[in-house]
Amino acid sequence: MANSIRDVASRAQVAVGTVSNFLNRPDRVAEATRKKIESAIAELNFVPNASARHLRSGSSRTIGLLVPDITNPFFTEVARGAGDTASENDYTLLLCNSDEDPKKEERHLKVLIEQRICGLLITPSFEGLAGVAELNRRNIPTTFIDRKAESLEQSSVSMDDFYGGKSAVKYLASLGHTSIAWVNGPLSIAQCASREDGVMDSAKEQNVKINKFQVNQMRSQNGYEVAKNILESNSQVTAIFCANDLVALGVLRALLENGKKIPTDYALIGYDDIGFSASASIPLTSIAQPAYKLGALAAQMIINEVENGKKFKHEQIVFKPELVIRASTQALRK
Amino acid sequence: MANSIRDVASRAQVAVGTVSNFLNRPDRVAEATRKKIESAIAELNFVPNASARHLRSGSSRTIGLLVPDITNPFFTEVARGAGDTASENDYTLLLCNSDEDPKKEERHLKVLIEQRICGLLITPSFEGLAGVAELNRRNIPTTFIDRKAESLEQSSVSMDDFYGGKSAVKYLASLGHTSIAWVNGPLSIAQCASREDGVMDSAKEQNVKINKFQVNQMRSQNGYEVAKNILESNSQVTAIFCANDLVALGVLRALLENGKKIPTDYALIGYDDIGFSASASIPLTSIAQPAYKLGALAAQMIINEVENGKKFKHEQIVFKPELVIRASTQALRK
DNA sequence: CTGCTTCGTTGAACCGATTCAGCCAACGGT
DNA sequence: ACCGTTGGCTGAATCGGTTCAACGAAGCAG
Repeated sequence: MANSIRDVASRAQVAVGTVSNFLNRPDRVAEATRKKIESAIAELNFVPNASARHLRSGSSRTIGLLVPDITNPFFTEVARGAGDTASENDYTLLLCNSDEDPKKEERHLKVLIEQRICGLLITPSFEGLAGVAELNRRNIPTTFIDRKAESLEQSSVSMDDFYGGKSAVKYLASLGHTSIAWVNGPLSIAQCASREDGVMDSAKEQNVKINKFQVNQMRSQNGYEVAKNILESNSQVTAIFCANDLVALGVLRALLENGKKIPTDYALIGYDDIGFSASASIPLTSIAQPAYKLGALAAQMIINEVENGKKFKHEQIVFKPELVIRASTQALRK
Repeated sequence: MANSIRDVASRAQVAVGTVSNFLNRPDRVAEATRKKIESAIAELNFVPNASARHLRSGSSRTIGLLVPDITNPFFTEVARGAGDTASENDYTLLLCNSDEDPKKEERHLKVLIEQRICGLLITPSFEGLAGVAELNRRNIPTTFIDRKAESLEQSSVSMDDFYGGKSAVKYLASLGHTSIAWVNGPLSIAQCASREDGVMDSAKEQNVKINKFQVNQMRSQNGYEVAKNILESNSQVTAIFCANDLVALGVLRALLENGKKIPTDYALIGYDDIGFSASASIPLTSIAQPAYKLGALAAQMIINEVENGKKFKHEQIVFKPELVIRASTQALRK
């Protein structure tokens, strides 16, 4: 049942080395031999054993992808992009979800080391993971996704969060809004901190007032809860900008329940432009991040690094997010 | 850098077999020896090589999970459940997404065979996949998720779709609705067909009229488009039941845009109870499926099968879905 | 005809674990 | 004192590929 390369060799009347050549460098083997081996493989239903291959060759052709929350559509898109690119290049993607739990994250990293992955893609949710340091020590290339690498020795594919925060506020200001509620996640998350910097920077430039609110987790339920605070704050707020779409959707629901009209009573902007935002009851204006592209490019970069070794130049690629205007925002009517 | 069991053995002054025993059957090795090996491992930063282990032992401790659409929250929950259970039992989950594309599906199956997975979890989206037959020929245990196995030789963890369809209609009837729009996906999908059977069965029982509508794909956009047909059909319809939540959310958006009130003008029910349904602008009544549990149980079953071999009894487990009532439905006011 | 490449092929050594027959105390029963 | 058992340890063989030095045959230049 489980046929080996030796079975193929004896059936095709050639040496094992020739079968191996057929598998890996078909151009090296003569036409006639090729045919014999092909039919032997077909008759025996032979499929090479990846473990054996990896063991001897040293390189595993397996890329690890470690994300903090697989239920977030942003990351499933990243995973799709990385997976497709890996497949196209005959790599295997090992997708791990840490559920934002440092323990799970470390455990997954250990497994990935055991699997001898040739490269890692990661959106680190915590500073200084022991596992990541371990990867470095073992010279396993690591690329950050959605988080800029501090070191030039490391690649990353990330978004310009400062720009994203800035452009949302700028856009709202252009609509005439002068008092904006800014609902952010924990500042310990690098992305949140940068977006806030962008928000404040633009606010100063545009002479707009910012009311800060915060959620502990960036989930819909948290947005729903914080909306009450916004309503009760009794301020002049006419626009709300949320640090991600899930939170914005929660806010949206709370506002509608309280009889508010969107976008007339409040303009609302989210961040990420996940699929559900376009088909929300009030389609959401959002700061779009090309998640699929992020994943695909990161995978491509790590593959290049794996295949070109030392020659490879590390890059820190930063995309600019894009404002997508939908029904949840409109010009302020006085 | 890449240390082997032999390095550990020589550093700890023991034989390689002893180190192997330490790793796999710690009880077989004496206290003193254990300590020597432990410190040698720590000093060398040794992590065993999974490929070598799998090659020799024959069993890979890797489970494949092949889903048709990773962007569907239902499947991410399944994946989370399966992944957690796999981790807890020291198995590795290899998650593959076929994007409902038979070619990708076959390609992934080939990779999974190369990896010599010890078991496969799959939600087959097509009949008679060559790859699945291949798995059988190789005696790799396969468990269906969300799809009942026809053969008693195979395990499955699925949902009672007939019951789900039936209970939605029954519930609507109990609210006083007598004319219901039923928006289904392609009948070639087994789940859709069963739900429709349940719907029709209950309709007969409750003496309710069903207007059938259909979408080609079960995505939000398709629901949005079909809603127009419902509105134009000019029927007595007072309730709408959709074959999944994504479609229902699309319908919801279209109705609201047309000035309809939910649940007063129309009662609306979805299927799956994905997270977004609870925080939709009108929280959606839905037929809940325990996706996480499905994945977790399926993983547990395949692990049992892998570990107990022939002794293992195949089971076809069928869960009953559960009606979750939210704001999108209410009793009909005449 | 000789010497030199090139092309295609060969098969033994090797990757890093597990497995298992076999060995050596130490211990206990008679 | 002798034998059987048990617990702990040893190390060579093995899994299924890849790698590579070596080799024979064919082609070709001088």
